Amino acid sequence: MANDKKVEQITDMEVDFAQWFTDVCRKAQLIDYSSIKGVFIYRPYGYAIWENIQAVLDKEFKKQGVENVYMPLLIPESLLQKEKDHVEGFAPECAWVTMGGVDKLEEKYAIRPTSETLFCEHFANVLQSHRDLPMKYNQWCSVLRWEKTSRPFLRHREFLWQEGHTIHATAEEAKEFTETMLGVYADFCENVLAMPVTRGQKTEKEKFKGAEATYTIECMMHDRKALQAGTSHYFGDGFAKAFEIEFADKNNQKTNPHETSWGVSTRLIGGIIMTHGDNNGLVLPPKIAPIQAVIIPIAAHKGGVLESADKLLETLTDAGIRVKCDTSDNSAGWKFAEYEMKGVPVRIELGPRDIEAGQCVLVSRVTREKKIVKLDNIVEEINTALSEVHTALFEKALKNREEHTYTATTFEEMKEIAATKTGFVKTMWCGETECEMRVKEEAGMTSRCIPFRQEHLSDVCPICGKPAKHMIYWGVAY
RNA sequence: CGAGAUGUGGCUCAGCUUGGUAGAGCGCUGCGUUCGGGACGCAGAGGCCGCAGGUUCGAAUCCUGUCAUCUCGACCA
Repeated sequence: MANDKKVEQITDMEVDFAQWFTDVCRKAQLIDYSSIKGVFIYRPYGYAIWENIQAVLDKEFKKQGVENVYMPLLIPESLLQKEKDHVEGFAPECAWVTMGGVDKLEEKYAIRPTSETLFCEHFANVLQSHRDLPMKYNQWCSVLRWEKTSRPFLRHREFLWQEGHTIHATAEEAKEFTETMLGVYADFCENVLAMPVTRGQKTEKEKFKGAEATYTIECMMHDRKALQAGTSHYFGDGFAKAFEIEFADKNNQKTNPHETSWGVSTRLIGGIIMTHGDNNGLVLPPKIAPIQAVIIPIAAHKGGVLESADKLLETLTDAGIRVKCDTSDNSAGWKFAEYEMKGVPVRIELGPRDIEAGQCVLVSRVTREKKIVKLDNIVEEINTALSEVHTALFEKALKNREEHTYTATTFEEMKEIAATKTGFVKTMWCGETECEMRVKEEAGMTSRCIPFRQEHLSDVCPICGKPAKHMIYWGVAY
């Protein structure tokens, strides 16, 4: 009974995972399509998730001494072109503003695909002395990239994100900060979103255009495909030189600072959906769920039920729990299914029998088991239930990742695994892009990252047989 | 950007082959009865048939183009 499918509108994930994902996005009212391809409408419930993500992350950034700023939407073509690798990476997918009113512009402006160039120009203008360093800036904004294919949350043309940009006096400090921010993302994913991450470095082939090093957190989705959930880049002084960012060091010598940038986007929401969701719909990690608990009054027409529900709503709200009471005249069963589809972590049923007994019924979105609890210590009960949901989600996701991470020591083995299974495949690697290309062509996998936590699997690269430099993760990515 | 599929009330779809007054179920609105896993009755509202051309006396239906969605590739957070 407890495992029966209750929401008929949603395609089973085993039948068609992509369709399941689209169904959840729409039926849970997270997103709607606009009239332009790849440009989506974040509906209130979907946007509320983003607001909660923002609230937590913003606080973490500020703990690291980061200040928020806002940069322009438009980038002059000449500015975008100052750093060679960067423009090669982004120019092909820029949208351009060419008209100002009815007049053609002298120079066209790109709608920002990312704002490194704007930050660099600004840093060059405001930086003078080593005493000004470090500068740690972040902006919450949207960016535009003219993607050829699009999917809700996973690949938008316009998407919401934050981009942090910092400059430091030394390479060491910048490198350290790059890693610090990756750690902030990793901890956020695991402790707030209940998504286990693999931390590591991107290969030369996969790194950000213009960066010296790109660090990443990689997550495994329920369908065992990989999702890059966040990146942190170390730029060295390449951008600083290209944009002539200089400061007077302690010896009054002109010096280029070292730079970082780091970002996460609304793609995280796609990750949440595909990591935790099930055939009844969305399952939201409690810490960012817009509604953490929903009260369903049973037989609301009977005396005292609505009053008791109101009182419970007040108690929980006062305790800082995001709670909603659904007093609509839909049937109780309808409401159960509705809030399960919307991924509300905990449901509270409150009917005449409960009120008489001074209790209510708690139902976890994960186990869907009913538990009778006393109303006296309801706040504690709800907080416990929420924390249990978080733990259960994390454990489930971790188990999925562990059960679908494979080890290979020969290229034949890699190809065999890739042909029969989906998941992470860890192997040794010589470090050559050529071998990466062969894996792509012959096994259909791309490198996900060189994990910080290295293991020694063998001495040689299974692709070319040359001495191995690192252990690396491969997978099929979103 | 290449290959394929699909666009008909809010949703799921029928109607198209063989051109002739736009349909169903769900949802929505009102009233009443219900209420511990998607309740029921009665009454009602709602459709430039994605968009633009063309063929025709007449187009949801045939033709061309275009836009969007989905799937698979290539590209990318």
